[in-house]
Amino acid sequence: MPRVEKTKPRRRLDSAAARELILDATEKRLVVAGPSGIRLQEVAADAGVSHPTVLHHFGSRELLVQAVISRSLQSISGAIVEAIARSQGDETQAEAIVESVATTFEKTGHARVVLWLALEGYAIDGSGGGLKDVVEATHAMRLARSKKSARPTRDDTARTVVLAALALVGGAVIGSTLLQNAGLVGDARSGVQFRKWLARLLIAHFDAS
Amino acid sequence: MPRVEKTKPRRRLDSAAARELILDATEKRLVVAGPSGIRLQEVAADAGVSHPTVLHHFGSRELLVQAVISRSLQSISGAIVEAIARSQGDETQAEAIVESVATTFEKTGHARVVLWLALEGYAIDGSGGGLKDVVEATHAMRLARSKKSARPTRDDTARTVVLAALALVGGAVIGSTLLQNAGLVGDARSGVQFRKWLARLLIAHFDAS
DNA sequence: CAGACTGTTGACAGAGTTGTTTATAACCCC
DNA sequence: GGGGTTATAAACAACTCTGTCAACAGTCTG
Repeated sequence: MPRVEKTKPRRRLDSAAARELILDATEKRLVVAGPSGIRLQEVAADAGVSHPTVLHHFGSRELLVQAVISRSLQSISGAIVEAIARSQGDETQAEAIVESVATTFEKTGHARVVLWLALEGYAIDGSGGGLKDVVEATHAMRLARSKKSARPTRDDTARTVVLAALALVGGAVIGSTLLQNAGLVGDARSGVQFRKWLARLLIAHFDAS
Repeated sequence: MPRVEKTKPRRRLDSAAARELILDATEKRLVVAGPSGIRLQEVAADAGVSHPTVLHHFGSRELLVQAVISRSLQSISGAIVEAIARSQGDETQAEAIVESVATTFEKTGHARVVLWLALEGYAIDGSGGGLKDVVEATHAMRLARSKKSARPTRDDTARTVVLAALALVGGAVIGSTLLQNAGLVGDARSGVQFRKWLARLLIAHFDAS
């Protein structure tokens, strides 16, 4: 019986498509395990390639990590800016904005990414104005709505935005734990209620100034 | 020339002392690198022992991690409860409480630990009531101070405590990054100002109900 | 079709990590 | 002091991970 030489079929992608496949798989891993939890073999298996292929396209593990972090941060920036833009000028939609950002965080796991990067010491460059744009938009909205006598400072608005960001980013990671720990239920609905409450608190702060 | 047998001096600690030395070294590593970043050899070197000694006392790497996590969580719980107790009954000391907890987080790195545990999927049992005690104390304080007409719910107090916790825990890790990103300076003083502002916001919320 | 270019992969090397084995040294009790 | 107990560590084993190398296989151009 003559030996049948197995011809192993190989798919061949162009560089850009292969890189994207690999980056997608890497980002999945980044969300659940953080930068230090990224393994070349695991990423490669998930992307359907061998691990030397990953190294061929990205040079080294560290360069791959840098690439996926860079892409994720851009994605985060974009999502937030979009959420703000969708309800531009309507201050009463604070609840909607907060919920929208929270939902995006939930779906993409990007809040986890932000915290993981911070914990592991990676620089977080929002690739653009970052929160500054959010602060500007919020402050303009606020000035338009406030009474003449009141004179909210930009710093006050900035701190409010930072507080909202902390609540949303932190909430995405330890929100349910904290709510449960504080005697509230801690399920998904409880999170929604908390965010509604938060939005009203922020608006009340704006109105009280 | 007769061979001089080197007698290597060995210090010998009792089990409890050795465990504590090792746990201290492990906690240092836990704060900066998270549970998955703990390395037996590194911990052993820092504690001044060999890595089999660590295994002798704790059985396995995972049991060591469990032990240090358990100890850290107890310590966190204790620190917060203590900060609350120190200013019991005086609502106007909200600034002091917030700053005290923030300072403790800064010194011990325990806020980092909490987030890291959450990210890596470890259960966070406050070893006791957790935030529930804080909520109870805060709510009692609040009821005593509020007008009769106002009827703040316990849930509202709980959410306020959760918000403060999110701001403090998150702030310890990404606070300066966010402040800087929002157009504020982002140095240590800016953090203090933010927490003062936060304390006033929380009090204002209580007074407005 | 010939040949260059490049994406792809199996096999291997080297470093690092956890855990085991075995011998030694300190301490305690009789 | 003798003997048992236990803390300690050197040496080793097994495994995992990153990175290299050489060979293979699509794709495109002449």
